[in-house]
Parts: sequence; structure tokens; C-alpha cells
Amino acid sequence: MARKTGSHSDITGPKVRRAAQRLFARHGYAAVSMRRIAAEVGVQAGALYLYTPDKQTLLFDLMRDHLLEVLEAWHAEAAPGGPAERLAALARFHVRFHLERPEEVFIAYMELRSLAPGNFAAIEALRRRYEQEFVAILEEGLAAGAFRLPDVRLAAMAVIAMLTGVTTWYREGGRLSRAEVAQIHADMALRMVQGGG
Amino acid sequence: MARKTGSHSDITGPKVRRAAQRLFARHGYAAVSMRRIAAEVGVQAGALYLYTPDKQTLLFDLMRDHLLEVLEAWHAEAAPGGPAERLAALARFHVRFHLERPEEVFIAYMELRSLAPGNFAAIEALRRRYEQEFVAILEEGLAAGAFRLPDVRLAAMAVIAMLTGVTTWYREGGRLSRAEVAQIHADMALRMVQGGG
DNA sequence: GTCTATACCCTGATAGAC
DNA sequence: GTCTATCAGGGTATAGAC
Repeated sequence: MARKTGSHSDITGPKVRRAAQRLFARHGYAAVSMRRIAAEVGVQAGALYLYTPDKQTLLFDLMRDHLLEVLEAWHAEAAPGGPAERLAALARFHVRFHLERPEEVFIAYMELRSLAPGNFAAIEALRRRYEQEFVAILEEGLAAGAFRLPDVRLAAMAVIAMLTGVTTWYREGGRLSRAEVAQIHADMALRMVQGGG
Repeated sequence: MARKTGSHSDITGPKVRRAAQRLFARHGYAAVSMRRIAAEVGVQAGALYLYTPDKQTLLFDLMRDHLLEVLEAWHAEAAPGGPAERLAALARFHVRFHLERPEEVFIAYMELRSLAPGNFAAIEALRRRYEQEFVAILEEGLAAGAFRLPDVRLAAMAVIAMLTGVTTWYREGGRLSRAEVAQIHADMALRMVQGGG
């Protein structure tokens, strides 16, 4: 229920986050000033500090919330099945999710070095948790003889890099739909780990 | 032959480039000031402008020279052979080259958005030329029936993303040598494009 | 070739009026 | 809740001495 007068805290807060997200994704954290974010929102620079203690926290919150959202979305969607089925499902999920949120993804991958040390550690821990989803499936498939891999962690990183790569070239309205792209990538991920090794 | 007095132009110039490369790779273009580059070199900020017209050109030159070097190195190494052999060779080359030059690679991938429009177009053209090396091999293999791909350009981008991913996790002195990592990635690249499609 | 000094603008963040 | 005004510091780039 929208209030009619007084506080805009519940409106301006999200607007600040969205503006920061768009600008950080497009120009990079270091290249974006608080004044520019404020201009995008339609307030003065000082007003931003009602919604975030500082610029660094703005970045950290965006990255943390994105990673928590990825983990939550995957846990909500993950279904039982053999390693091959589960890897294909995770690959499709990863591509779909990343294509639906290009800005969050871009920030999460590009701005790690803009994080203060403590924040960096927290984000890295979340990233590891997500990578572990891939590692676990690969280990299971390896033990079951379904996959052949010389090195599980290397394969996990290679699969993730391949899947994440879509964000660098995919454009809405191209030859292929997001679902088609997701399916093709899931097939490639499976072939990467199923062949001889 | 090092001169003993007077001009240091032939020494300081490369030092400026190397300092910029290290700092841009580590902290990002926008986060690095000319003063900091100068401090790294051991001169005052104003002196940098003897070696570059401005900061933007410093970045552009680093990226252009890196990409020209990649193209030249591959053309010097590329050997005749079937599509599978040539893809494997290109994959090994790509991984090896990228692991040997982590800073240049990092800048080339991360700082595209820091380029002025004209410079961006020039760098993009060079990147396309390199991507085209992959596309050409995949098209040849598809025509020869050696590869099965639903979409050549998508596969090329996926292979490149997978191969380039090594730079995000590989650390010197780990379990695997660079040559081992390159070989494993070449195998994965082949499997990605050879299976059913 | 490098220095100091400086022009001029933008930065993140805060204080206090309204 | 937002504004204006402001702070101290740092940004790129240039001018002119040596």
C-alpha cells in the first residue's frame, strides 16, 4: 500500500540500489560517483546517505544479495536425479539465471577487486558455495563412473566459465532464444565431462 | 647499449607502461591515478605526459599491443592439419598464452568499458579477428563432418570462454603445470564440439 | 628529461536548515 | 526526507624553471 505523503524511504531506497546497479554494471564501480547515482535517482548526493552508510556498502549489498538469490533460486529448483541430469539442470539454470540478470552478474564478476578486504572474503565465501554445487555433482558422477575427469575442480571451473560466457555476447532478440541457448550449453557441459579423459 | 647520462626516455617509457599494466590489472583503470603510476615509476605525475598523451591512450596502447601480440604469436605457431588437430592446437596455445600474461589478459577482458568509443571500436575489431580463428576452424570441421554444432558462433564463444576461464583460478605452483592445464582444456574443447548435437 | 607548482574540477562524506 | 553548503583531499593535465 503506497503512502501518499511524507516518507519516500520505501521507494527511494530501491531506486538507489537500482541506479547503482545499472551504473556500476555499465561503467564500473570506481568510475561512478555518488553524485551521478543521485542524479539518476533524482535526489541530491547527500540524500543517498540515508539509504547506505557509504558507497562501498552499496556495492557489497548488491553483490551479496545477488549471490544469495542465485543460491536460493537453485535450491528451490534443484531436483533429484542422476549426475548427468542434475548437471544439465544446473547448467540450464545457470545460463537462464545469468541471462535474466545481466547487470547483477556483470558486477559480481567484475567488481571483486573493488571490495574492501572483509567484504571480499564474504563474497568469495558465497561464490565458493555456488561453485561447490558444480563440484559436488561432478564428484558424484565421477564416483558413479558417469563422468571422466582428470581433475574435478578444474572441470567445475571450466564448466562455469563456459556457461557464464554467454553474458558477454548474448543479446535479446537474436537468432536464439534464452531457452535454446541454455539447452545448447547444457549439452556442451555434459559432453565436456562425459567423454574420455 | 645503455647510455650513461642524459635521456632516460628509452628506459622510463617502458617502465611507465609496465607500471600502468600492473596497476590497471590489479585495481582497474578507473581506480588508478596518474599520480600512483608516477609513484610506481619513481617520477612526478607531470613527467608521465612525456611518454603518453593521456591516461586513455596508455590503456588503449596496452590493449592493442596485447591483441596484436596474440594474433602474431598464433600465426607464427599455427600449423596445418585437420580441424580437430588445429582446434586442439589453438586451445593449447590460448591457455598457455593467457597463463603466461595474466595482467595483459585481465586488462583486455575487463577494461573494454573504460575505452573511449573510437578506441573501443578498434579493440573490438582486433578481438573479432582472433575469435574468427576459432570460428574458421569450427566451420571447417562442421563442413567436413568432424564436428557437430547447432551454432558455430555460439560454440566458438563457449570454447573461448571456457579456455579463458583458467585465468580466474590458476595459480603458479599449484597441483597442475601450465602444460597439463592446457592439454586438459584442449581435450574438453574437442569434446564440446565433437559429440552429438 | 624531469622537476615543482599550479589550474581547475570532481570526489566521498558531513552539518545543519527546512 | 531532502536540500544547500561545505570540507579536505585527490583527479587529470599543463606551464615554466632548471
